[in-house]
Amino acid sequence: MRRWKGVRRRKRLQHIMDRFLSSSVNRIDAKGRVSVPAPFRAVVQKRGYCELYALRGLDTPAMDVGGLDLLDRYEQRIAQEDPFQRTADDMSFFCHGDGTFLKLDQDGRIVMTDFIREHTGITQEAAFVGRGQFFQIWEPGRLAEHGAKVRERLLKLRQAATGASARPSTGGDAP
Amino acid sequence: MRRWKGVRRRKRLQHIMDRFLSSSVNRIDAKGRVSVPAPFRAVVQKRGYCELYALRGLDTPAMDVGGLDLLDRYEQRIAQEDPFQRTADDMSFFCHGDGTFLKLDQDGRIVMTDFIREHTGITQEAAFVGRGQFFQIWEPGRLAEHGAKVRERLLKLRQAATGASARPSTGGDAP
DNA sequence: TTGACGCCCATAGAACCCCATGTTATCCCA
DNA sequence: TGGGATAACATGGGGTTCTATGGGCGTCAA
Repeated sequence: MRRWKGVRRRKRLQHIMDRFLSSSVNRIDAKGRVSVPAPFRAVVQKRGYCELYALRGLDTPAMDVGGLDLLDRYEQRIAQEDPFQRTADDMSFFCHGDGTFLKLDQDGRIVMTDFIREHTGITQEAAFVGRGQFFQIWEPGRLAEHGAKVRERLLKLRQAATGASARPSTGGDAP
Repeated sequence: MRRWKGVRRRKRLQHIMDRFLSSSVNRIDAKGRVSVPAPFRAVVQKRGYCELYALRGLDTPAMDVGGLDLLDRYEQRIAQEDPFQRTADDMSFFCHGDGTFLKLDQDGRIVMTDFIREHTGITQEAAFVGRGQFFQIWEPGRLAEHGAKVRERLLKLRQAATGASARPSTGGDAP
């Protein structure tokens, strides 16, 4: 891929291009580079991000990636705290110390630095997961693991709700 | 690195270079020198700091490094303490008496003095941690330890806030 | 002297730019 | 409607620049 071609096509698809959706796994090459999925790049471009801000997940071995507004939001949040209390310090330590900028090269790739690998466990492949306003980068195996847990939690939640409202079936098969 | 090359490149990236962000570990050589990470040097240059001021962290085994505005920040912090208590005086002594200037050599390195080593426990490697308006220097092991504690506190904070309403989001899952 | 510190140089590896290729998805026209 | 032309994509690699890091040599002061 070269130099953001395909704008014409994307124009037509804009209505579905303003959120990060779906997921895919890409290979990391010998130089440590990996392509950001084209649909994600389209969102990035549409939102006008020239740089990406990536943050180590607080309780997951994943990177949360978004635009600079993501960082702005954190900083605004910190500004609400008493700057000399520990909480403000903790928050800054987290969003500044555990955050980094990702630069997209001309081919739409980013480099998997040690900073990212250490936290995610990524080695050869990277899974990109759309999360609406942002997206995540996972080590594929850990993503699967995490996905299973999430499903389980949701299932339990639904079962609890179903039982409470005495409704036998919202339908296991029904979408 | 020699003589602040790469200015041309940095020009293009300036818009994202106004904060100290991310973290990395560098080796200390036989002469006690260690490279300040290039992105940090770019910020230093952009902010026009001709000299760096390093203070011992008040409650961490780390050095806080920044421009003179960092000193203002410390003084505000101290001003919050009751001047009749020992604390304020101790703090003042601590940061004024124990602060030091760091000189960047032509290659962008600083010297890890005993002054720094004593407070941080640094021996062979130094971890640089961006904190937005300033950055910190840690002994890598202690940094990891401290990072774990911070994450734990933030996680608790988030869990406390979750369910209440739209959360301020210190969280990994919902920026 | 000796050791701390300034200045300079050298180099391996990382990061970045540009181009190439195989594969798949899409489009257009017969 | 089928099949070839076309576009887009993920991936690979070459070459250049930048960075971290090691070391040499003078100066200045204890």
